[in-house]
Amino acid sequence: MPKKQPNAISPTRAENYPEWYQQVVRASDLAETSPVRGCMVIKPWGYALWENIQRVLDERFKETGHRNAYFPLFIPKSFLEKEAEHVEGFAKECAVVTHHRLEAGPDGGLVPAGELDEPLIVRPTSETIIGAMFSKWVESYRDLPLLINQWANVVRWEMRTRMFLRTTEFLWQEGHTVHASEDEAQAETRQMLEVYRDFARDYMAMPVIPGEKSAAERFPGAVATFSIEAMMQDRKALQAGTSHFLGQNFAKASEIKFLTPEGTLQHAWTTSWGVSTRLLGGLLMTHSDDDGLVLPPRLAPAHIVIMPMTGRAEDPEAVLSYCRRLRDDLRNQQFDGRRVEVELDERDIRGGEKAWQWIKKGIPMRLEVGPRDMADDSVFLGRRDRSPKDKVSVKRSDFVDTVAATLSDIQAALLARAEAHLEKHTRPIDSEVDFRAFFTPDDPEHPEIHGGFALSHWSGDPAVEARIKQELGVTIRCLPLDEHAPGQCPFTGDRSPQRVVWAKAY
RNA sequence: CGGGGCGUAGCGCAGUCUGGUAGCGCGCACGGUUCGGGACCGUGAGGUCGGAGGUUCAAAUCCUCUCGCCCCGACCA
Repeated sequence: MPKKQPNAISPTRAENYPEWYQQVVRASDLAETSPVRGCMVIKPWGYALWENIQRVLDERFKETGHRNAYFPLFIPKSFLEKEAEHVEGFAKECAVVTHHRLEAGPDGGLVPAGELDEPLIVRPTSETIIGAMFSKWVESYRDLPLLINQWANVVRWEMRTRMFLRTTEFLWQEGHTVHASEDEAQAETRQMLEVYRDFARDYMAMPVIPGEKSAAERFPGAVATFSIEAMMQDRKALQAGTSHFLGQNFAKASEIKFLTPEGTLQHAWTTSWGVSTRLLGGLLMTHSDDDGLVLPPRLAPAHIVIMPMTGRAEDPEAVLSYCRRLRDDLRNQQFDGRRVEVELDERDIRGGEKAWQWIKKGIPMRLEVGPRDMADDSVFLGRRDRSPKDKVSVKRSDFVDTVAATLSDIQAALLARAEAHLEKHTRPIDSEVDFRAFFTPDDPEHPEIHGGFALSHWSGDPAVEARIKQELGVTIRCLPLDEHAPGQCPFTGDRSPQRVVWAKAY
């Protein structure tokens, strides 16, 4: 390993984006691969990040009237078969439990015994099992709306997996609601999409485009699927959250019926919506740089690390106690409604090595505190949204007084940078020639980062969508909610109701 | 399932073609010198070479079978 690298992560984003991603996951200590195919281990730093996401979203769900519950991991196969499109959509990626016991086999190993009468599916999503329960819980219009959320793990047996972005098992929340009217269910679907949009922007500092999915990208069994789409630094789209209007499809499949005030028996209207640990992958690819992870302060597991510089100090203990008092004073400050979280890193390793570890982990602020600073009653501050070399001396009292403001400033800077990136690489395109050029790299052998979001008209013809996907690997990410101007489809010349977002996607 | 590649120390790899005592870098432990930007020197611990069978005086290396993983494709709300 060279003595000095220009940056902490190799390769850089420009050199090899997918490999850079893997290296950041590793260097930041968020997660690592496990002995189980396609499944990852989320390490404490990554899990703390997920816990912060959970905490904030859970508050939003409760504010909007939802309550948490928990449903079984296993779903009887027959349940999944109830909704035709749903089966079609998920069957190929289901893990199936067929036995309930192991016995010693002829070769000394264990072999499955005790075959189940009916196989159990490990939930890929819970519409059917939750629907079965909801059918018992809903009898009258007085039972509605029913607003439930669960935090859980799900399993989807994907062919190819990528840390956080597509793993066999992942953590998520799934909201499931039942309503007495179509309008109310539609409103719920849109409300939760808004919750996700606001969360992504205000907490993750990740700007997103909310919109409806085309029929080809719709959730199996849904009447309408909405999503928030974010642009990663390689300009590919990441679907960061979905909200589905299920119409009466699942209510009919699960017999969720209620008596109206007029005494008639009606099928209810349902919704479901979710975000997953995929958000961590989105967070990483939105902000991180060639030195590793960059965390927005509102979600960072810790805001500040204090690194005592005791190496050449005449009185190391004095430096340490100065640092401990600083830590305590900082912890008495509030940021974003919670205590400022401080790590005091007293490990006996070299300062440079220590600093780089924290840079790679993405902590928003680093404080180096040694005898010089102590004598001057100041701290030496580095911010993760700036260059590792860009460090300044700040009076201790000023730093403590303004720590919350500084964290807000970092949060805002990250959002501004991400918004600028999204804006820069989103453009209206009105001809097929321009469209193809936009999505074609200069060097096809070693494609450079190119393209982005193309805002083009589309008549609604699924054949066009399929052809473009086939030819360019580009798909319609969503029909943005704020696009209304009609125009002409650049592929067919047909009339188009609105511009849609085209992009290569994760 | 089709095409390609790889399994050797915790991680990353060389050694395999041409059989002959198991190697390197990082990491780890200890000692010393260091320490405000990724330290250096020395010493040391750590390996059934994915597994089974075969050829041979001798197999990480050759042969047969097998297991697993990765990449490309198909697939993917």
